[in-house]
Amino acid sequence: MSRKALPKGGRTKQKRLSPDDRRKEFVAKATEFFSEEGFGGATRDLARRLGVTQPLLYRYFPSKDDLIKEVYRTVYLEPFDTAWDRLLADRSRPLRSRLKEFYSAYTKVIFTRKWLRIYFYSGLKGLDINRWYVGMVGDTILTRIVRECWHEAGRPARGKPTAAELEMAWVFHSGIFYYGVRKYIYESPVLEDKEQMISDAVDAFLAGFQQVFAAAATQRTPEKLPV
Amino acid sequence: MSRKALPKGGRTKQKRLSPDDRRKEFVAKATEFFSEEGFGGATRDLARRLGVTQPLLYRYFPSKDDLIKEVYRTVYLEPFDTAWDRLLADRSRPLRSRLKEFYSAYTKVIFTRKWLRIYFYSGLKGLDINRWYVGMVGDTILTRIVRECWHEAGRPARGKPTAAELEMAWVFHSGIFYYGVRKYIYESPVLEDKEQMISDAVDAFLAGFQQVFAAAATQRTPEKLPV
DNA sequence: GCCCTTGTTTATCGCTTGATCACTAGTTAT
DNA sequence: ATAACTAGTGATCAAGCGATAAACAAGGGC
Repeated sequence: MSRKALPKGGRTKQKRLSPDDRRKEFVAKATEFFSEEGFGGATRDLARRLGVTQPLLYRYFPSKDDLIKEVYRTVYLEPFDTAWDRLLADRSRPLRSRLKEFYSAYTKVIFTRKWLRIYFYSGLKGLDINRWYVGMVGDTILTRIVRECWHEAGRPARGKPTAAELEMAWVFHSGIFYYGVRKYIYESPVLEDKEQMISDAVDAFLAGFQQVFAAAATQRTPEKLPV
Repeated sequence: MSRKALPKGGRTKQKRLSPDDRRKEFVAKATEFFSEEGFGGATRDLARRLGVTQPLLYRYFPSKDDLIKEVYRTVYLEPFDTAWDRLLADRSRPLRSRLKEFYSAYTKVIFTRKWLRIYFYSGLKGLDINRWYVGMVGDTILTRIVRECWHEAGRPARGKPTAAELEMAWVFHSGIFYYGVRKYIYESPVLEDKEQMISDAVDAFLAGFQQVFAAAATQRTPEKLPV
């Protein structure tokens, strides 16, 4: 695919973008479109939104499904930031502070109507990419968080978190995640101050995690805590 | 292909139900159907699943949308149990125990593939019924939980929970809720023992809530806790 | 100027959809 | 039996869908 060099002159007219950029433009608009209409949205409507005719889409994408696949790619892969794991693992700072900063950044990326809706549409479609995403969150972010909790509690780093520990991190993570769902999908009133929500959730999680796992020390029998 | 009438003798077949029952049967199967296919599912496919022809649906429901509305009704209204609020408010038992029992019962109802999928399909469609449901959870269940937390902490019952308190209950509630989403929508591996997940989540919530609100006593400035 | 390549539209095909109507089969009442 | 009523079907319509092919428009290099 030879990308043609852009014309030298200051072309302010947006006509005739490079094929690659035009394609990207299509995918970007398609993401917006499908996030509103669902993947059942008609290609004709999408084309109208793009200001072109419907058959043109088929010059850039072999089929509607291929277009949708590219939409997934840009939604799921693009925003993912590898710096996040470094942030969470940076033991020169207190874990509480790391967690707050991480969730502040993470939610800045995924708390958009577009992202969340695409996420659920693909989830309901039963796509592998969704399971992949969930697995990835568990294996990287949450595993890291549990590990840092161990370290904070002065316990030696074992291999992998137990299922119960990971589940607790999931409950915490999901609680924050669902704030975005309530706000951007249900458009239901939420605490306006997102940062405070995160701050409170992190504080509660750290206290709760310690209560449930650290306090009960090395071994823990279910229902051991005071009823 | 006309189906020949079966011989009358030994008719165990359930043909000719009462019109009302037949209608209910249709709605029940339609709920299953739409929960899998989404509301874009074709009426012909639904009819095939019912073992009847497609035009027959229109004898029972004026339009597809009307059928869908009835599906909502049975999904959202039927399972709701008013005894839940009494359970949460029963101060003869420790709050910890009440919460665990409530979430055990609540999740027993909504943690099904059918319920959760219909819930999200309607949520993405932007239906009022979904906002109503979210509002109802906040106004009854979560408000009640916060109030009981006050009482448990020995604080006088004020009027309505603050937005921050309610938000914290939401994060807790959503964390549990999302366990079901991960399990039944994403079909991703979760902690097998649901009761332990609930137990841990409740323990963590109670510890966390106290930490964030009770410990900080009457007034609380954001970011006051040790960073 | 010309041609060749690429971007875009017009027209259309084949199929599926929700919905309607005229008709048949099955049950009940007389 | 037979009339009357209702449950259910077959055929079909108009609209909308994804996709294709052929015609048309617009550069860019020579």
